[in-house]
Amino acid sequence: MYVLVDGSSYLYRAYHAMPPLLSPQGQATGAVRGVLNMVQKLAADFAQAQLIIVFDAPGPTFRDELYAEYKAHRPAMPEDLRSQIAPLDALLQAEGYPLLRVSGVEADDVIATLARQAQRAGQPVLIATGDKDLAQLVGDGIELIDTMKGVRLDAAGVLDKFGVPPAAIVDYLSLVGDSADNIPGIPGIGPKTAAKLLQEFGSIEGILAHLEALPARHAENLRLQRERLPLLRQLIRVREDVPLDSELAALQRLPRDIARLRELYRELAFRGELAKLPEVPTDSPPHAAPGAIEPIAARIIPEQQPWMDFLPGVETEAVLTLSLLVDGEHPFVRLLGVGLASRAAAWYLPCEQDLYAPGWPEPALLDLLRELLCQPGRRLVGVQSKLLYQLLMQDAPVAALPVCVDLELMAYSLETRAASFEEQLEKHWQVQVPTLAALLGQGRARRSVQALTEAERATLTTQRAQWMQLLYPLLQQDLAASPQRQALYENIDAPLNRVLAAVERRGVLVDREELARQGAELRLRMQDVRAQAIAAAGIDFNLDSPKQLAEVLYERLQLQATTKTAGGQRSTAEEVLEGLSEQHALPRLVLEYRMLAKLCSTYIDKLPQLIQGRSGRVHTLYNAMGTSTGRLSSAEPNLQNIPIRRPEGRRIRDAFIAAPGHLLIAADYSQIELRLMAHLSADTSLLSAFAQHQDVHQMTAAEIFDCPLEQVSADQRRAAKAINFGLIYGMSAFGLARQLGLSRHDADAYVQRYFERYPGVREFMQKTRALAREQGYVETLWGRRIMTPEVRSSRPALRAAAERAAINAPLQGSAADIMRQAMLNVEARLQGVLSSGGVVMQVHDELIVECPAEALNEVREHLLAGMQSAAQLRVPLEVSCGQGRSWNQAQH
DNA sequence: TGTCCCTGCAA
DNA sequence: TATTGCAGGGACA
Repeated sequence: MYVLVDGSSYLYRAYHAMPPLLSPQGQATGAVRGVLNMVQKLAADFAQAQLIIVFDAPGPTFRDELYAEYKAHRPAMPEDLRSQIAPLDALLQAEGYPLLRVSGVEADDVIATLARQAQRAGQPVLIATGDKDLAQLVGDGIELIDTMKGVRLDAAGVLDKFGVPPAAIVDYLSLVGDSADNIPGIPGIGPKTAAKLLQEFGSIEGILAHLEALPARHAENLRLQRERLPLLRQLIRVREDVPLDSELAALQRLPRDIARLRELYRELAFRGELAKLPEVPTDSPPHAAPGAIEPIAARIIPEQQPWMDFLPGVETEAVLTLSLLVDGEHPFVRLLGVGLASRAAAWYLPCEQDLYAPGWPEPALLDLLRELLCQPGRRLVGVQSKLLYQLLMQDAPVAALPVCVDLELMAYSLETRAASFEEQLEKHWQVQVPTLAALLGQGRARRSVQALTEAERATLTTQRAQWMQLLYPLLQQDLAASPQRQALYENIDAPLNRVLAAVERRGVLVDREELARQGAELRLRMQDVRAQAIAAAGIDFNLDSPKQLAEVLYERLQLQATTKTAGGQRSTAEEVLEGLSEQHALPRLVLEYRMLAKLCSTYIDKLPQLIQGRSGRVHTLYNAMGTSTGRLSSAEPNLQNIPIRRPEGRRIRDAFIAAPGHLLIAADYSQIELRLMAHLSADTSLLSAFAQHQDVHQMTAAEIFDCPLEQVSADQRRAAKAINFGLIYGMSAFGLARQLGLSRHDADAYVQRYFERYPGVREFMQKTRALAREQGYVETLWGRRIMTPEVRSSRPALRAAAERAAINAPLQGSAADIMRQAMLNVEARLQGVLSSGGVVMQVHDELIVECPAEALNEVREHLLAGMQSAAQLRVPLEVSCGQGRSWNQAQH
């Protein structure tokens, strides 16, 4: 993607918009600062794009030759603006941006030429300008953006703003004229009339052909001026064929010249910018493509203590990067070595350490890492910081550990998109860093980690650590340019990773015998149901195979298929079988069989295998970078999808228990996403429903069905609940109809009725859609950014899906932010209060805490307070909770 | 062995 | 033609 900046238009606007700032030497700097801010914002907002800045060249242009009066009335450039051009040029060049000026034409013409080149190359273009003339280029991948107003214009936006499509903009401006450029249009025809005429007749030619249909004064003026129209068009139409010295592809951003920037920022007295410059001007600035690092030979430190003696000079290094070499499948992970690097040196520390070992047989490594970490001013930088914490902490409290820098987490806080260390190097420098997987090979030739020589281990880990030395400053810069994301990383995401390390390490106690009992019972029942199903089918087949089942249902039994799957197969999904169960006994039996099989294979058989022998507990993995909204995800096992809806499934929660003498407390936010809908939309009715502590679904039903609250029937409440949930997902009336089994017509009526009663909600949804389209992202309450590139797709289905996700993201994501904050609050509050236990599970809007029975009341207070105080909304944030020996009991 | 498809569990 | 996830088994290369 290209971002083409109309530097001249911004220069003028900045000059007028900014206060008249002066440097200590008396140099005016307001316009410089204004343009710089705007350019940096664009560079940050479109980090992936190539940014090119174009200025007007001094001297006359072809327009002056065409029309002597062109810009004739414009006063000469004020001296205190003219004097800012040279420093601005120098600054932008030192920042590395490509700058263009072509004499004889204006910036607009250069931009148009570049835009068409990019378009032919299939690249999207964003033109940053304050002028309206370039609206004529919009369409097919070209859009305008006005950074000062924060507005983005695509073809529909142009039509919306001017009343004519981009193709008619030249005619439109020809009729209207441009007083800024001293181009008089047709007298008596302003924007309104011009748009109306062009809508009706398409073009100036069309209008001229129908002069008799126009009001007399318009027709008269057009007749008098018709000779001038070709000239007007020539002046207004931008040239798209300006000869340029450089190829578009050659206009790349160069590395920042730190030394020169330091000089310039000092001269201009831009102290904030000065402070943000990297401390030491490096020879290979981060944006330069390093191509390959010069590997520093790793010193392999013998496995003996004290290791610190082997790391000369390490105490003066502010940034130490570190790469772990681990072996084994979760949760049986062992640490085999640590690669360390500073800018100038690299070390490898061999070791052998189980993650869940009861003690720490190698105090030397632990002590070393702690010592390295704890030196004041020291930053320990790496990836997989959660694992590092776990190795370091053993059973020490969270607060005893300093926060490490995690390069992958930084990237996630910036974009809410997981970007592995490897992907980031590839993205920034097109380099492929050696990985453990690559070193081991795959398939039959795959070696075990144990088979690697010590030299291989050392090279692998230290090379990675050296690349981290390069990546870190780059991510720091990106975060510094994005203060809200920086705050998110530093205040929420980074410290939370430390908490997650503790929660994972703590694990949760699972009752093996309870699961065994349930398993035996369910398996008997499953055999019985299977036999009945085979009998009903009249043929033996694999009940687990959707393909075979479809054949039996639709061919052998001749039931009528209603739906097909995405892959074109005849569906045997639950919903379909439910429908078929009236025609035949088999579908009902298959449903029951499937329920039992699911419970056995996914939960009852799987959970015991994941109990760690040493702790006797299940240590799930919480991934804080696994979703596009900021939620956590959980794996091995996924503890966030333990059944609850049906009694057979719910019993599995009987197997999640507290240690002897302990209890579980489960606390969940009530309706948090709907509350956020109320907060973000500020809809009066929704706000008041929550303010009155009403049953919000019942209240919605009363509104939609226009009846008193107490007369709402169960069915009406169910329908209202479906609508409320549907709203959170950006649902259509069609989707609602399907969900509730209604006709499309009735569902339409419900939705319409809903929006009549909750107009603020409709407005919120429309605003969110528009915002996603304009910005390319939406934000949560606390500024987490979710990118939504596909809302601009030309494929309607893709676009609609992206719009639904864009509506859902601020709600789901803000709830996730609140939960993250809550976990930090709760962990901090329980620190010191608890002798054992703590948070053991998180299920999106629910926290489960294990605590000694005698501490129950105190812990419950802290848990509720920590959750409730995580955010201040326009509605109360309610938390409900229960407790018991098992998760099932604790669930109220 | 790896990958895709279909299915189904949760908030 | 409802959002976000994880995971099992079958089918096939």
